[in-house]
Formats: sequence, structure tokens, C-alpha cells
Amino acid sequence: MQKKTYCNYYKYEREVLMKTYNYLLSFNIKPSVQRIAIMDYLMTHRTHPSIEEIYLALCEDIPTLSKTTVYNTLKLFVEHGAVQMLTIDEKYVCYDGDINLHAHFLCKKCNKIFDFPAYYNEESLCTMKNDGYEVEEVHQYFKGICPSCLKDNKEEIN
Amino acid sequence: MQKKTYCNYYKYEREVLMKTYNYLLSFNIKPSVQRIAIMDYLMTHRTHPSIEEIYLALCEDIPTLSKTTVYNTLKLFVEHGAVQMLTIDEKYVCYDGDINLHAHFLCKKCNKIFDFPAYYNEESLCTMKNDGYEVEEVHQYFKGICPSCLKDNKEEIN
DNA sequence: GTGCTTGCAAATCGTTTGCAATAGC
DNA sequence: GCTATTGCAAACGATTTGCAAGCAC
Repeated sequence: MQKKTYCNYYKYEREVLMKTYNYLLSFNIKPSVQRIAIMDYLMTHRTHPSIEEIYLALCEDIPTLSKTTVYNTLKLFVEHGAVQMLTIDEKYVCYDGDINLHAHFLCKKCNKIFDFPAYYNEESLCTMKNDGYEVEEVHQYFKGICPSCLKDNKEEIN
Repeated sequence: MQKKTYCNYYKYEREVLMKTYNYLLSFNIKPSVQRIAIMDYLMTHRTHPSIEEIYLALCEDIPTLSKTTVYNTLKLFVEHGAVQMLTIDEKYVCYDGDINLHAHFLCKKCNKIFDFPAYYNEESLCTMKNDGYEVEEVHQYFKGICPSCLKDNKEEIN
């Protein structure tokens, strides 16, 4: 009989697991089964999930997972710059495994968040730096209605 | 003896009161003592206050003010486009009486929010519109350390 | 064994809700 | 008197905290 360890809960292929394992190490984050699972979820689900979503999705694979661990882990990831925290939705914080600069669009109807390239010029940044502000994060948030919801709206009216 | 009405609680000069009164009307918002007080607070305090701050500040003038009213009123203001809601801070929502497009900088140390001109180009917006997204709000958030906190940091080290 | 990680349960706190009291026409 | 606004108290829900158990070196 297999020894019952956390690792056995984790069913991903070794190769994928190792890739995420090393990714965490590159941010100076000590990997654990939970941390690998959470990071892997963020890498493979570019949906800007909330804590709740991540927790529910991973509960299946890691039955003992606690929400506290998801909170702690994401806090750690953000501190180490491996993940960015999005405050676009006023109700809850979302997380993005893509740390490259890009804009976000929140649909006010379906609450989904969409990625867009961030074409922004450096002027704001220069003004701040000249004024003595140390800028660590740049966020560009757009809010409105996504095409899918606009379509639904029209159908409802007809 | 003066009749005890809400209006008597309100000590602002008539002129200021009327200006805010009319400002609310211009957004199709029916003015009330509470609404005028809250809008006036936002106009005269460009500190991007939270609900709590507004509530505490106005309690003095309007002792019967309830936090629910502050919530309801700000929700109403945002719906009518008289005020913008900032989701820059993950802990709580802040409000800005200045509805013109500008960027915000949040100091991670003192949690103060600073205004900056928003030099942004239209490319992101065009991409979204071409893709069928209906953009209603544009937010530019920067996070880091403000000059005052940077100075404190250096002093602590020395 | 030691130190870090995890996870439960309780606490916290910003926000919302239900509903009765109040204001203002 | 009617309708909208206000305000209290309770509920809600996301997040944090304290602490004990578990894990890995």
C-alpha cells in the first residue's frame, strides 16, 4: 500500500510538476505540493481567479487543502513577485499568474476579466519619478460590458 | 426655540450649500442634507476618502448620520456619475469627487492616494472597442512608496 | 529535533439587507 | 397621506489571526 503523503494526492505529470517546481524556485519560493498546485492552476487558468475559485478547483485534488493556505500562498507569491494581485473588482481580490504588464477589462455584467495589451506611454511614470515617487506596480483597469453580454442584452430586448 | 430638523444640524454657509445642492441636481440627484454634506465633503477633501473616513468626519455635524446612509449615498452618486469609485486599495473602496480622468498613486506604506495626470494613449481603448467591448470606465493605478515615506525610511536606517 | 508549512476554528471588519421610523412635498 | 430617504440592528462574506498538528531536512 502506498504511503499516505500529501504528494500522492497530487496527480499531475512529473514533467509539469517539475516545471512549476523550478518556476517557484526561480522566485526564491520554497515549493510544496500546495504551492505547486496553486501556481500551476494560475499558469494553466488565465481567468484571473479569486481565492474561492482556486480553493474550490484544487479541493478535488488536494482534499485537505484549507482556504487559509490559499490565502497565505498567494500572499507569498505576490510578495515574491511571482503573481500579481488585481483589485479591479471591488468585491474580492483576483490573481494573475501573468506578471507582464498588460491591461485588464472587467465586464460589469458577467464579472469576467479580460486581458488586453497595455499601450501606455511613460509620461505618467516619469512625472511620478521626477516628483520622488517610487513606482513598484502599474495597473490599467477598464470596466464596461463585454461583447458576449452586449449580445445577450440585445437578445433580451428583442 | 429653533425647530429641530436635520437642516439645523448643518452648519455650512448657505452659499456653499446651494452650490453643492445645484451640483447634485445637475446629476439628477435629489438633494438632502446628508447628500449635500457627503458631496461637499468629497469636493473639499481631495483625499480619496473611504466610507469610514466620510462617516467619522460628518458624524460631528450630523449626529444622527448612519453608515448605511453613507453607503447608499455613495452608491447613488456613483450610479449617477457624480463620483468615481476607486478600487486601488484591496482593503476598502475609496471615493473621488473629481470625475475627470486622472491617474492614482497608492503609497503602500502610508496608504495615502495621490493624483497624477493620466497621460495615456488611445490604443488600448481602440483595441477594446474594435473587439466589441463597451468601455465605461478607465482607471490607472500606480502603487509604490511616496516621497514622504521614502524619506522616513532613510531616517530610520540612519 | 527544529523550523517552516499547513489547516482548523474563531475573530475581524467592510459591506449589505430588512425593515421600521422619519422627512418633506 | 404618500413616497422617498434615513438609520438601526442583524446578517453576510471576504479576509485575518491564533494556535496546534504535520511535514521535511
